[in-house]
Amino acid sequence: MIGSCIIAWRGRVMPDKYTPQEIEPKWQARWEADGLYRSRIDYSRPKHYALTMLPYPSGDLHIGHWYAMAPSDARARYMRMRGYNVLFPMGFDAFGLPAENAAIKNRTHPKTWTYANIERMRKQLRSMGAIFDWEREAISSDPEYYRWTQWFFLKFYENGLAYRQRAAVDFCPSCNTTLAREQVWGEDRHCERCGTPVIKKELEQWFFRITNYAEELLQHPEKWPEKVKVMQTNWIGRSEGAYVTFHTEQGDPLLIFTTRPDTLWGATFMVLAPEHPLVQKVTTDEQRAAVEAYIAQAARQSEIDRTATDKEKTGVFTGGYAINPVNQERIPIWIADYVLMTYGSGAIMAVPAHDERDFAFARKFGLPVRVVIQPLDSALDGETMTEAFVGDGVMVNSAHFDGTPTANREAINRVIEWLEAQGIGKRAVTYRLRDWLISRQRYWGAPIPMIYCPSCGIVPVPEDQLPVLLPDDVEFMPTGESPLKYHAGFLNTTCPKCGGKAQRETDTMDTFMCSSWYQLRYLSPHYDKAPFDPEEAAYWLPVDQYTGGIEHATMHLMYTRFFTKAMRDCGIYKDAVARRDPKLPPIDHEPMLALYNQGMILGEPMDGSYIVAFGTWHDETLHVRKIVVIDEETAKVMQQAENTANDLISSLNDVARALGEPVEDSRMTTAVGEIVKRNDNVIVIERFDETQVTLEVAEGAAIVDKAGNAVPIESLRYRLGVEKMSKSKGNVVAPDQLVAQYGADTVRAYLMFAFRWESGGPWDSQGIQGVVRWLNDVWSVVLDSPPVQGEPDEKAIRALRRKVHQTIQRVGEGLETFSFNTAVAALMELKNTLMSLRKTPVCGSAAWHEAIRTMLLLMAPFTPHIAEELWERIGEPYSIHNQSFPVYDPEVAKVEEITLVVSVNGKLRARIQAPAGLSESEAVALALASPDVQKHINGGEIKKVIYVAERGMLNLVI
RNA sequence: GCGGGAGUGGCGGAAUGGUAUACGCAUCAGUCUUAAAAACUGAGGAGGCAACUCAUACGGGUUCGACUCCCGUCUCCCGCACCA
Repeated sequence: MIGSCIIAWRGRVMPDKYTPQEIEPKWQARWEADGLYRSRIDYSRPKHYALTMLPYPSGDLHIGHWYAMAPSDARARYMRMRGYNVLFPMGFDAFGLPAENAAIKNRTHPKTWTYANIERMRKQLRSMGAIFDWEREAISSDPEYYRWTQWFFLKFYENGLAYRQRAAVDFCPSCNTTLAREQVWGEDRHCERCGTPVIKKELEQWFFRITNYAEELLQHPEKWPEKVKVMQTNWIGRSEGAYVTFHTEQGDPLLIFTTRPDTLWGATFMVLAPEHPLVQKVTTDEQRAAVEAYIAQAARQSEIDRTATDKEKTGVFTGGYAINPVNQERIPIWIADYVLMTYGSGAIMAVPAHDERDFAFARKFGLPVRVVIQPLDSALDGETMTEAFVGDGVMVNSAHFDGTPTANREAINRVIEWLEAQGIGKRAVTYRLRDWLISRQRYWGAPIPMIYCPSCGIVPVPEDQLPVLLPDDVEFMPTGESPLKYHAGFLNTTCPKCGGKAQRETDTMDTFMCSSWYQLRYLSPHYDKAPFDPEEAAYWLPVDQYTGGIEHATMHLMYTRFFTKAMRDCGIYKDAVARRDPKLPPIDHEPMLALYNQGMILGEPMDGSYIVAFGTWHDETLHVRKIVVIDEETAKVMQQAENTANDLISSLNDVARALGEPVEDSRMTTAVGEIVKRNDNVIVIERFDETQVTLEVAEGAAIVDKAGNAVPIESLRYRLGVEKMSKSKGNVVAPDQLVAQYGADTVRAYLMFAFRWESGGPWDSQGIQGVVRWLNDVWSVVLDSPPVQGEPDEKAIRALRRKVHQTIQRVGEGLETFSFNTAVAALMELKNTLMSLRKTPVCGSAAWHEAIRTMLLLMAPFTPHIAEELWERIGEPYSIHNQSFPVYDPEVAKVEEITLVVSVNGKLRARIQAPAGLSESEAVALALASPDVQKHINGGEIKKVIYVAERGMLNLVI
């Protein structure tokens, strides 16, 4: 046993070394056995529900998981020590595509794959030493979980929040499924999961009416990051304006939406989306061919890469005309793909003088531009203007509205009132937000609990028949097509209404549905009367602090807010609300009161391999027969040798030339440098002068290391910058390995210390040494600081206590504000102070012991194992994690001696040690006594004195 | 184009309008060692022998005093992108 390995050292007994590999599993087992972190309802204590976004069980715990969870755990632990009853649960978002893709690839069932991964990750998560309450673990692919996911679908259906509709939807050809609008990202409209550009498909799919909540979703909880609020607000895209009814010449009403009703008199043409239902009717025979061609091309274009084309406007005249209801003017109707069928009414009035898009269109097709808003400082002319005028001015050419100012929406409001009075238009608000498409054509998800009956139509599965179980005996097709479609046992059923033969819906639900309510399932993961136990919900909800990545801003974080509001309207919170003190914040408005987004850990930049290549030149490429992998130093030396050799050859050639001898063609046959790029057998190296050389490695070329052993070409590393971690780049950091090497406490602390949590950044494998040293020092300063003989002086004692209390304050503030890095820095400083006092009489005093005790308490949230171990070793009762967080005493923390900082005319001139609490005149007297200050005052008259007593800052103005 | 965020040593990063560069990494020097590593001690923004001067992306401003507040410019990152 290493613990007994105590050696004599300078006549004293030296304690054993810090071995996290031993103490960490020991304490984890003890905490587990004691149920130390079980969280139970306790109305005598305030509750704190801390939550971190649940992981997908992809296989192994990633350093990113640690980065997200360890600091959250530290904060949850801090809240616990502050006296809160803390719930910090963990679970798995276990449905989803990777499991199914793995099934296809490895011929393992998604269920087998998923649950094996969960088993492994659970173990890895436990090694973190977090306060997760595993009794509350929830796994979204368990039937006892997805039964309720399906139940929510039924409730939403009953309440008119779920509907089935045929629509042109986004489809990922690689994932072989439809996607919600939120899950299509970027300019090239790619799939959020796999990056493949999506295509449009006309399909019948299930949607949730998230748009019903557009307005409410704009009201964000206060303690959410501004960034997320802004992203969601943009995503929802509210615009105010009016619907106005135009008519076609044939008399059909033609509804448009505009945010600028004050420009109605400037409409010189109309534009319909190519898919608009009136297009066929207004198109004249002469124009029909052109219109058909354009529609066909637009449809094709939306399937190809729409954004690859520049923003040049395209469109076609239909031949038809519309009547503007405000002035009875007859204006042409065009179609163009810049008008989207999915926004507003799929038709616009075009006011080229005051809208950039309409302006571009009008100029391209020679349509008239009529100014109806004149700016106050200049006069616009529709013929000559070069861009649309969108600023404020006064209305002109607009009948009795002429002269109305547009500022402060006055013109808009007055025109809308008039439109409403005339019955031609109506004030309206539109949103960019679309309903949430939740159908997925894949197997590994919760089946949508719906039945299609030839005689009764769409029939919901009765509640008592839930869950609709996923069949286990399925064949996976290499195409990714859902096997549910071909599984007779699943597919064929009887209609719950008429008892006749019917078929099940074979689509499953978007996995974002599972994660929209998991914070509720954690409360009672095995409760079977409802999705959650109302007793638990009444106490624990809502989540007090949520943490996770920003990438979910417009997906998960919108969906779960929608879910909460929809659940409220379906009455699902009723029982819980009834049990709750109405004076407490509501539990059914917002799921998470506060949110914090941590950043991401990126890959560590790496040098490429240094090599020397031998070969012959063919044009600009060196054809290589042999490569030797060398180190950087050797490479430098070799490059110099190579340069010297080249110089020598060149000099010899000069001599040859001078003598009139024939010059040998000097072909370089070696190249030395760092690999910066590698693509199969083509390698680019960079020499030390930063010139690059392209090498082509011949078939069968020898690649050897310095010792002459053959190495595969794949082992040649290329230079890597700061990039996202990925297996293919070889820059992934494995937390398991780090924990084995350094211990969980060190990994936890390093992740908290090395980055600003909100920013993240590239991994630095060297930096962890700082934390290793810190914990070793702590170990030694706690266990190996024998009392020094002698009376400690009062001043030194006060100084130590002051440092301790300043540290309490800094660590507490750091944890409050997610500034984990500064909190750890403060703890390191306290350690440094203690180390420097080790050989002074302070060591061993009561203040010393108090300092040690306090330091361990402050460390407990960050490094729970070493804190517990040392706590025990200094004879304190188990467990440190049941202690209160130290309270900082401002009186003790107050400085008694200051450095009086004296500036003359704002420039720092002297630092003078002085007692705290100097009066202004004392401070000035002290300053004037200083030769440094005297020199700068130089006999001048002091015009003004600024003295900041609490900072010890004096500024003399002369 | 619109919106949001950020620019501080070689690097990660600290700084309620009041001592810029805490804490740590790396570096350099010294101690120990046959040697190296580890560990320990110390140095360190730049320029200058020094007194000092100049430094928080750049240019202005407010102030006794600005990394911090205001105005303008540049660069980088992120989100949205024909949304009428």
